[in-house]
Amino acid sequence: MPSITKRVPSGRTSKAPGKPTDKRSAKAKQSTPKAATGRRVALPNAARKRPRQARARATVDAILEAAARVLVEEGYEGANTNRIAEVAGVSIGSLYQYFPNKQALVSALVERHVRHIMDLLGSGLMTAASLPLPEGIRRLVQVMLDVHRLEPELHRVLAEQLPRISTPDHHRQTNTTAQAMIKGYLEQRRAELRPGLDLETVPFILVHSVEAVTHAAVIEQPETDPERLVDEVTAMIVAYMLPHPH
Amino acid sequence: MPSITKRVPSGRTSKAPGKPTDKRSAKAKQSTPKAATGRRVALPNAARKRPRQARARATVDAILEAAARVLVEEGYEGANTNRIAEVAGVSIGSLYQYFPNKQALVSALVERHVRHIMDLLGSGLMTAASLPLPEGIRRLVQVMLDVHRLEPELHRVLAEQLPRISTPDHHRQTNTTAQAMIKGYLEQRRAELRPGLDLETVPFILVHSVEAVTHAAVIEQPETDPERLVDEVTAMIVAYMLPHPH
DNA sequence: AATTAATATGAGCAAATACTCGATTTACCA
DNA sequence: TGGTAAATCGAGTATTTGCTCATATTAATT
Repeated sequence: MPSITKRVPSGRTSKAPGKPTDKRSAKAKQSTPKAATGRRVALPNAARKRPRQARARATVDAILEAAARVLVEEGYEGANTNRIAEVAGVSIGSLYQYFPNKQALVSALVERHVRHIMDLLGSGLMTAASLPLPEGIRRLVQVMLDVHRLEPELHRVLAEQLPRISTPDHHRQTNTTAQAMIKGYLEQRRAELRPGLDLETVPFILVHSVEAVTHAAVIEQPETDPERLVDEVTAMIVAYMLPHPH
Repeated sequence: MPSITKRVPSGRTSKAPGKPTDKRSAKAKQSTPKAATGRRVALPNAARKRPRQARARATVDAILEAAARVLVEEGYEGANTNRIAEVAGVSIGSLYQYFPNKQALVSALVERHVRHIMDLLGSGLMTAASLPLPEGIRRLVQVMLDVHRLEPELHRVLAEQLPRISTPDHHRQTNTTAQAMIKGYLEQRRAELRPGLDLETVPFILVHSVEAVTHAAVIEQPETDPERLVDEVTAMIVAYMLPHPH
């Protein structure tokens, strides 16, 4: 059978105008058992076609925007592509013009979100670099809290689905990058740290601890006093990393 | 008996504990447009019928066992009731004899798992109670790690889905219970703690930090040295909570 | 043995949903 | 102005999947 399922010639969106590689005999409803339509999956991620005109770019934006809204309002399972297209005010066909499948759409959303977070974290580290260590750490904790408070609902849904969507590799790498950034920061301040602190393990602990606490604070207990929480978490980290005044 | 079913508009489950309000004349394939079958949802959780004979109990066990396996192997979305029944070696009809719907099945699994965790945590606290504080804390961290290493894959899948399955209330309550246990433990040891420590915020931070770190350690970095991790996390908590030797 | 209750079966249905494709509209440019 | 490429449209389709129900089988009870 002509496996049209994963065409998208190597993702290359070259114009190749009159080159419809797939001929696909008209209809042939029964002949191709699992070919024609239904549930399948093309290349994940890679956009099928890149928008070249302004209005196309607007369409893509509208789709992403709508996807975020629907995802937040209906959850991942309740979010179907037809609905997303409807909310975006475009036809389902347009959606599939730019995203080869549902996963790719969500992936794009995740990438955008992660990029945003990493940017914040990066600039937070810049600020922290010029501060005394305790203040610097406080700044970083604050940044993490801000990250979560930015779009808490979207963050929650994406965070839940992230392990499933992105490849484990990609997920791990994002995490590793964050840890590497923290590690770099700590190495610069090594002189101020408690001697013997394990700079391999510490970033791992910090990233996950702070992420979890801020996440939970935003999701579960929005009424918690943010200042107090930041103070406490900072205190914990400082007590752990700085030399004990002994 | 009249089927205790209730159609649900979209994927979202209404928690309304509806009564068997619908009469539903038998069959009438066409007359009841959206009545007969398809996607619907009955009362969540509550088992439809309780097994009275030994073989029925065996069936229920087999179903739960199979559900866990399939959930781990295929993920939540890939796990469908027909497959679970097949793996369990029972018919789909039998499955629905004891679980009114898919959610109820997963809920049962979650409940079992949570009970298991709380038991471990409880007995861990018992042990910790008779130890000096630093050792006690180390013990608790170790217990959390053990919890995750028990059935890491199942834990991951359930943890991902938990916010969606159980009601937010139930989820929060489980968490609150854990925090209350920790709080009780700390209050007993108040004399040994740093004065001025906020016993409202600390359990929140501890539970989420330790949970996240141990979770990540098991899921993302199975090769990490567990001893070292437990040591570090313990050190962090101790440095935070005990009085600084100043 | 006969009757009843509990348990098990599985073919089949209705709804949901990801995705296609031929046709139409809009922008671009020589 | 006309030609062509880009963008849009949306009805239709193949699958999947949660779940029912009439019927069959096994165990408890009389």
